[in-house]
Amino acid sequence: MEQQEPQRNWMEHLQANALPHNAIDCVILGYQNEQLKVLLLKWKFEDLWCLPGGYIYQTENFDEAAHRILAERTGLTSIYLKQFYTFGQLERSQYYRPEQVALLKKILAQIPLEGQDWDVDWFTKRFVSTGYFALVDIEQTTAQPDFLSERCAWCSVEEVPSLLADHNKILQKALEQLRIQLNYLPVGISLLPTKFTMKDLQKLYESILGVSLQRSNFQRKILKLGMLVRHEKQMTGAAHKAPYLYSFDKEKYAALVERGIGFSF
Amino acid sequence: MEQQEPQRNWMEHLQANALPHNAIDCVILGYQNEQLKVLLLKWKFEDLWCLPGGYIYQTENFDEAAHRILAERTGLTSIYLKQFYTFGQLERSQYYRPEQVALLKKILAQIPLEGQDWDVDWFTKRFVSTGYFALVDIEQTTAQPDFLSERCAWCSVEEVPSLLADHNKILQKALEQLRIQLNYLPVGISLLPTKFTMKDLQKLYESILGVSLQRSNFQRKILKLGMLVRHEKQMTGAAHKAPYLYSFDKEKYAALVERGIGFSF
DNA sequence: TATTATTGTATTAAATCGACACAATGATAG
DNA sequence: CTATCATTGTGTCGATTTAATACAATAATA
Repeated sequence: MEQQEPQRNWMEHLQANALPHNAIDCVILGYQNEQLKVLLLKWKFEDLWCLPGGYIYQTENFDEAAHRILAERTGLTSIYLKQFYTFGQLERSQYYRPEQVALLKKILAQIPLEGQDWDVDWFTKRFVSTGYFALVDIEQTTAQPDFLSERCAWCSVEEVPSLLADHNKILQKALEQLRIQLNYLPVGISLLPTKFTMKDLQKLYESILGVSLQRSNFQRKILKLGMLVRHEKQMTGAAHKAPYLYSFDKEKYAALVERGIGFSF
Repeated sequence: MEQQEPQRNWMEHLQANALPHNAIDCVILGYQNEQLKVLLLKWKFEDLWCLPGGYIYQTENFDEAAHRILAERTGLTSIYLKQFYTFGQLERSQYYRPEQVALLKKILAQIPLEGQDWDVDWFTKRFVSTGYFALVDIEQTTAQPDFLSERCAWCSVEEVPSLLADHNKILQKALEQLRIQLNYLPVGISLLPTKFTMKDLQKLYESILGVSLQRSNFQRKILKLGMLVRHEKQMTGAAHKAPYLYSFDKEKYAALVERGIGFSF
C-alpha cells in the first residue's frame, strides 16, 4: 500500500467541511509477544509521537468519522471500534503554548500542502476530542502512515513515550475502560489470531487486567464457558510438550459478550 | 427555592460564550418506592418532556459545565456526576425537522426573554451532545425548574414517555452503562438514603440489573463484603418483623468501588 | 391469643475455588 | 537410545461458595 498523498485543497476542505471544535482520537490496541500494544504515529521531522486522530465532517456521524480517520491515517479498515470517552477539558489545549505552537508551525512548514498554505490557527483552537478504541489482530493488519506522519509503530503500552498533548491521558483512559468493560468486549476474538494457545489467551487477560492468573484454574474456567473449539496441536519447535490450538465459536462468544462474560478471576 | 429567572441578554450571552456545536445532557437517576427514576423537565406550554441539558462555555471544562447546567436547570448542586457517552450522530438533529422547528418557535415565542429575541437558528444547528449521568438521593434533593420549564418530575425509567429528540436513546445508553459499570460506581451510597434496609438495597440492585435475586443469598454476599454498618431496627408499622437499618462504611465502600466490587449475582 | 407477612439465620447438597501434584510430551544433549 | 528439560494437560483435594430451602423470630392486626 502506498503512503497516502494529501488531496488538493486539503486545508480548505477541512476549514469548509469540518465540524469546528470537535476531533476524534483513536487508541488502536493489538497484542503481540505477550504484550498489549498501541499503534502510534510519528510526526515527520520531529521526535514527536501521537495517537491517530482527525476531524469530523459536518455531514458525518462520529462513528463514521472514526472509521474514516483511522483509514486515512493508518490504512486500517473494517476493524472493531468503540467510543470510550470525550475529553472536554480546557487544559488539553495547553499544548498549544507558544513553544508548542512554534514547533507545530515548524513541522507543518516542512510538509508540502498542495494548492494552499497551512492555517496554523485552525489547529490551535479549542478542540474537544472524542476517544475511540480499536481492537485488532496485529498479524492481520498493516498500518501505513499518511502524509503527515513518518511512520507507524506498535508500542507496548508499558513503554509508551511522552505523547503529544494529552494523548497519554487518553491512552490511560482507554486502558481503564478496557478493564472495566472487559466482560462486555470481544477482546479475545479481536486481539488474537484465529487460532491461538491457551497460554496466549491467559497472557492476554493478564496484560489487560495487570495481574497474574493461576494457569490450571484459568484453563478450567475458560473451557467451562463453552466458547472455545479445540484444534490440532501446535508444534513450536520448543523442547517441551506442544500446546493445543483453540479458536472461538463465534456465535457462542458473541452471545457471552453480549450478556457480559461472567468472569471473576 | 425560587424558580430561576433568565439573566439579561441570555441569548446574546449564549451566542457569544458557548462552544458551538457542543451540548451536554444529564440523566439524573434516583431511587424511590423500589423504582429507578429519572428526572425530567417539562417545557412550558407544550406536553413536551426532555432531559435537562445545556451548553458549554468556551472557558469551561465539560465536567464543570455539566455541574453548572444541572444547577441552573434543576437547582441540584454537589451531586455525583459522571460522563458516559457522546452522541455524535447526524440523525439526532432530525428533530429539527420543519414541524419540530415550528413547535420550538411556538414555545420560545411564549417565553419572555429579557432584553433580546430568541435566535431559533442557534438552537437548530448540529449539536453533538455529551451525556452525563447523576446518582442522587431523591429524598435529599428538591429539583426546581428553570425559566424554560414548567416543572420537574421524577419518572420511573419503566414509564418514561416519548422525549424530545434522541433523549430516550440517551437515557437507554445511560442505563446500559450503569449496568455495565455497576461494580465501579457508588450506586448504593448515592441513590439510597443514609440508612436503609437490606430489602431497599436488594431492590435497588434488582431494578438496575433487571433481574430478581435470591433474598438470603443476597444478604449473605453483601454482608460478607464488610462495607455495611448495622443500626437499630426500623419500626415500619407493618404487621411483621421489623428489619434492621444499615448504612455504608464510607471508606470501605469507596475502596471496594475503586477496585470494582466483586459481585457475581 | 391466634394470624399474618416479612425478616434473620441456619441447613445442606452441589458447585466452585485455589493450590498443588504429576504424568505426558517434544525437543535437545549426551 | 537415553537422560534431561521446560511446558502442557489434567487430576486431586480440602476449603469455600452457591443456590435453594427451611424455619424460627418478630411486629402489627384481628
